[in-house]
Amino acid sequence: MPLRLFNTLTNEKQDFTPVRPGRIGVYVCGITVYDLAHIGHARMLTAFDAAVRALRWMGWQVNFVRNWTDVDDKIIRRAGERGEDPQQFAARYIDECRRDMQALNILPADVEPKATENIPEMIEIISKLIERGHAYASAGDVYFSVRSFPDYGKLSKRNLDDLQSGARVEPGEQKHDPLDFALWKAAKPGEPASVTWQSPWGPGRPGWHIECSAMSQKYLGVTFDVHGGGKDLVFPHHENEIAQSEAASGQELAHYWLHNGFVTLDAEKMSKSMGNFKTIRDLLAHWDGEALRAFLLSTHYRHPINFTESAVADADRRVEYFYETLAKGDAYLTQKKFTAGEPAPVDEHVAAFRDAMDDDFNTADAMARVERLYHVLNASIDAKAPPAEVAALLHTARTLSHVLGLAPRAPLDAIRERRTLAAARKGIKPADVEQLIAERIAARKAKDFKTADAIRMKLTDAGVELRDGSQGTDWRVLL
RNA sequence: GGCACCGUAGCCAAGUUGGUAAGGCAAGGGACUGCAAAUCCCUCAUACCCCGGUUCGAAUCCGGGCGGUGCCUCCA
Repeated sequence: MPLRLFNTLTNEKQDFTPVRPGRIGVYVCGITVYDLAHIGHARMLTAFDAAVRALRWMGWQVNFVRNWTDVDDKIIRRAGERGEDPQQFAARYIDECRRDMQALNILPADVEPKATENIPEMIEIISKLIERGHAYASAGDVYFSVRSFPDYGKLSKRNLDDLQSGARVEPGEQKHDPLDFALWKAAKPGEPASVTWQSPWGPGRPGWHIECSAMSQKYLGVTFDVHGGGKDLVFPHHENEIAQSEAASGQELAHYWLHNGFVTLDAEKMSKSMGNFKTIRDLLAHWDGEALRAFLLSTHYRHPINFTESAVADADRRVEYFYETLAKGDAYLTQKKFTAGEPAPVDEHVAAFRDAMDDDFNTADAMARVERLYHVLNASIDAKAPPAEVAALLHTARTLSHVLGLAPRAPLDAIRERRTLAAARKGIKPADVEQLIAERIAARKAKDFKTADAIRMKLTDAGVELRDGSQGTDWRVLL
């Protein structure tokens, strides 16, 4: 089955045809760094991280660009409120965001350009737009002339007359037409020198949209394959990007436009004005990063996903199940002294997984198929299947999990770390648990099952679950 | 008002270039266990918001409703 992508431009799923055979250029609009990243950012990052991992695994040579927007009105204002330099302020939040990304197992992009490092490229495009009659300078600002670009609205399916009524002119703007948008903003009195650049139109800084046009062209070429971002960027950001880039070059900007849906809370979009947004950092205080990742992948990227405690708890159980099964498989092979090299993956499961990912990166379906593989693996171990067979299933399970960015850790380490963190969150002291387990083992040896069961009950009430096995008694923290 | 998206079992969620409803959680039964847990096996939607239409055949296409969400202003 060929790779198929749902394209916002055409509003349908299409077979993917690359600009250059075997290669895919992907540009994703990254984060404007003026605060800690929230779960909505996490979804965008996770969705495209999974997509890129899948493309590479399928054999495509991917060039993945994800930018940082580090100059913007909000950055300047927030930094000003704290008496901090905007550039340093932005840099700090990039670092914070990278910490969150690590917890979610998001790989770095091949190129992570910053807007502030690509100002000359932006000036070049703006100059070209002025030359071609698509833009005009006005009192130190430069605006894109929307009505000069006949295709305007093709991505967001809007026509200019509908937009006209909603368009606004901010105080101080010098637009010829309310629909026009800023390519370059003149420096205002009191703005720090670190966010002011010289230009043919005087000192100032870029408008929001032009950065992506400049950076995508610089790293991926005039026309590239896939452009992604959150659904809320369709209009006006991506519409404006298309207008600028295509008016300047006369070529199509990107062939496929992919947009991820929102994360909702109580079935409503998170927004700062409603005070119902959750930062990744907040959530990591309560949940394992991998559980959050699994939760975010459990719904197709294009659909809305509703954040609930029970949904994340479900995802956490899946992660636990993956690691438990991998650990069980490893133990089985060790016990059987199986030492052959890396086995071939099991085609049937690989094909099922690939079909799901080929279908517009259907991670929800892909996860279901991986989970089925884990069931088969578990069952084969329980049935004491030949080690070579178990090894092949185990290897396949690992490989496919890794494509989703799940189960990257050594299973026993992960299980221990997850338990330690879960215990800390619940205020459970491992030493106390171990002490009670020792007492219970003594009681069981003495056949004093009444005492043993009382200890089990006590621990259950404290949120600890016991597992008696041939190797002794292990424990887990209940969710 | 304009433009999009969504509505599948108690809950979450695949399936929408038509062909007879994945998976998970929960629930019930069983194996295993001193009892449990974990794991495995089995059961669990004559049915896909409603009403029409096209078709041999529709959750999937078309028309009309109803309900929900988003964008149209900075936003992943």
